[in-house]
Amino acid sequence: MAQQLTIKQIAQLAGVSAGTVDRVLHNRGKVSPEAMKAVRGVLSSQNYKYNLHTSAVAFRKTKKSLKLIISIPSSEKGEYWDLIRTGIDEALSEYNDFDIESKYVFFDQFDSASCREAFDSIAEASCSAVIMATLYVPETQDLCSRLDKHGIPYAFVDGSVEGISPVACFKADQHACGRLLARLMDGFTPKGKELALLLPRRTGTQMSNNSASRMSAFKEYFTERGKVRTIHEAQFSVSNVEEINAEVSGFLKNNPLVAGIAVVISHSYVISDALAASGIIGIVVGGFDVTAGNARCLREGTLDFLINQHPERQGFYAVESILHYLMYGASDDMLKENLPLDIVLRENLQ
Amino acid sequence: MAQQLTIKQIAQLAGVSAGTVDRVLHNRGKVSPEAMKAVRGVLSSQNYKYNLHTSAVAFRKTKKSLKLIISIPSSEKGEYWDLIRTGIDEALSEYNDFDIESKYVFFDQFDSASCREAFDSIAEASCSAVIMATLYVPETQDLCSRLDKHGIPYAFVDGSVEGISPVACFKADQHACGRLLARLMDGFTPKGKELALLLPRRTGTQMSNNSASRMSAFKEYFTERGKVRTIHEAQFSVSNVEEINAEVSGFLKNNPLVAGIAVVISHSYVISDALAASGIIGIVVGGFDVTAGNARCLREGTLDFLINQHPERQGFYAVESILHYLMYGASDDMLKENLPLDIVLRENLQ
DNA sequence: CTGTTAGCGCATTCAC
DNA sequence: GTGAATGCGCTAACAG
Repeated sequence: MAQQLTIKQIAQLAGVSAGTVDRVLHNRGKVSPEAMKAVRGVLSSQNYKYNLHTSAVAFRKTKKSLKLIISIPSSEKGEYWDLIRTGIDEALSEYNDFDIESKYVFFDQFDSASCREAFDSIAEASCSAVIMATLYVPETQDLCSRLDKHGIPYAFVDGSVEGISPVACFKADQHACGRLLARLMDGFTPKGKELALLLPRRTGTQMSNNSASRMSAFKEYFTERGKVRTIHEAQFSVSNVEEINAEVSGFLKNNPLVAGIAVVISHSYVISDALAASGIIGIVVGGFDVTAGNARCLREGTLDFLINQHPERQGFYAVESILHYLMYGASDDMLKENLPLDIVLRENLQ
Repeated sequence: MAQQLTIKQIAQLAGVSAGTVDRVLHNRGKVSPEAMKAVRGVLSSQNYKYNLHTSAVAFRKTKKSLKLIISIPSSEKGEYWDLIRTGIDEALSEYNDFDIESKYVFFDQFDSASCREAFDSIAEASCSAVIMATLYVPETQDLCSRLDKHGIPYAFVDGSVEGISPVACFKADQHACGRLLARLMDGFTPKGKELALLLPRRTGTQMSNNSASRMSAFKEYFTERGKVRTIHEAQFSVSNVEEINAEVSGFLKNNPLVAGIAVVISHSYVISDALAASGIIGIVVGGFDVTAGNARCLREGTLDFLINQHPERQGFYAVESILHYLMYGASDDMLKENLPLDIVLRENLQ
């Protein structure tokens, strides 16, 4: 372990003062070409790594409190967006020595008008940075361009939008999600049986980007293998229990060869509960994310597997990256990342 | 986000000086009962959280370089113990602002004498802390009691030993490992087929703790379900390729109903390669950890699934915890932990 | 036993 | 354009 150099030592080696080195490091201007060259030279030859801890301490002196606005869908406790929120709050608490003022602006994930309203209010507010969900593409595009005008940086969680470059973006690879779902369904159900691919029925709005990607990847998996499976696509209500029960049991009555149900969103527990309510057993059910409801069904044995997109980490990293950006400017590495996917069964839950 | 209090502010509220607050916080003695009570009172009412960043900065002043000795099995690049090592090195580099001097003492994982020799040399060396593997129980017990005598703290990776309380211990729950292996094998192979449970043939030494736990948990899973599967236990060589190929193909010839092979150590790629060499396909193979060889077989499709024990994290957390202990003394939370298990298929590799 | 003080590495004035 | 000086919150050594 090579001993770390300090700014002061770099300065000495370059024949300048610490202040100048700092100016070079953070390119905050006004450095003569010669000084610049000298410092750069030492820097590259000595692989300097500055000390984040100290830096954070020194920053406190300036007492500039950061204002962070977070706009994501509201959510019941333990549901998907609440997990993202949990991760955000954890990061906020871990970095509480930079005093950060945070404000949530929630919207209804099934209502684009509510999203637009939320985003409009943000565009007017004054803040240091924004973290947002990208469920609605035009709304996101609009907000981002307005933030760009004000020079306010923003980060995405759970998704991205073609053509926009946020400072940070943490999400799961939706194509990989769909293929993994297909692989697990294929492995856990007997050959020759059929599969169902379920998505929620939405009111008014178009299908979410994420669901669409997962579905096409799911089907692609089997197409590549010569369509060895019959896939039934169906929609279901996420809210009305009576309706769900009827839909699910009706569907299985009409399609008796179905041995597995893949749910493309995080509400798979709804299906598990419907099956249990109708006394149907032996159907493999799989879905996404370790929400409270899904974890319960996994434990109860009515749900077979989950694909974890790590919503908490998405939230955590988004905050971390935005902070990093605000303090130290752009850094090339790992500000945009597809998080790894985990498979969760009853046996490795927690 | 409540604004953070500083030690100085706490001191003011308690009517004492910052130095006294520091003494209370780290109970480094010599504080009058009254002062103690006053500070404790303020502390609990104001939920003070001291600033780790600043603390780290201040520590540098003392220039006491920490000496860390790490004793684990040597390992080829990309193998299990090398992954643990990777995690250790990452932590060492992340915490390089505390200047830490580290030294590895490797031993042969298949030779207890080599372990004893390594541990003996450590017991004589002077250092601040030790991180070690617990493969050999008597050797570990011996070393720990000698370290205890010198007051040198130590941490375990990959396992634990009954009756010893290290400062930190990061490992996977071996019982859960075995059950998960069983669950996956059961799910991925057709009902009615048989399974094989393979362990490495060791020379001289007893079976490792971890392997034994996994095997019994594996069998327990099926026993609970009324022995719905026939399980064949078998040993295999890990080094001699000719021998392995003969063993594996011979075994399958004698047991034609076997549809899945579960390997209880991280060398499952050896089995996959043997199957491929013999042109045998259609057998489900599962094992442990994303080593270089296993990852290759997963990609090639000759290995079906892996259970990831997160060796890198084990190493990382061990270093982190030991450092935390050395700087701030014992802390109750999360110094001993069973890491979560992940399931890795070709579709979610990396 | 306790308060005071110096200094960790860095960011940021403020003179020159 | 640049260097010197100040202080962030905290630790540790020292004087009382």
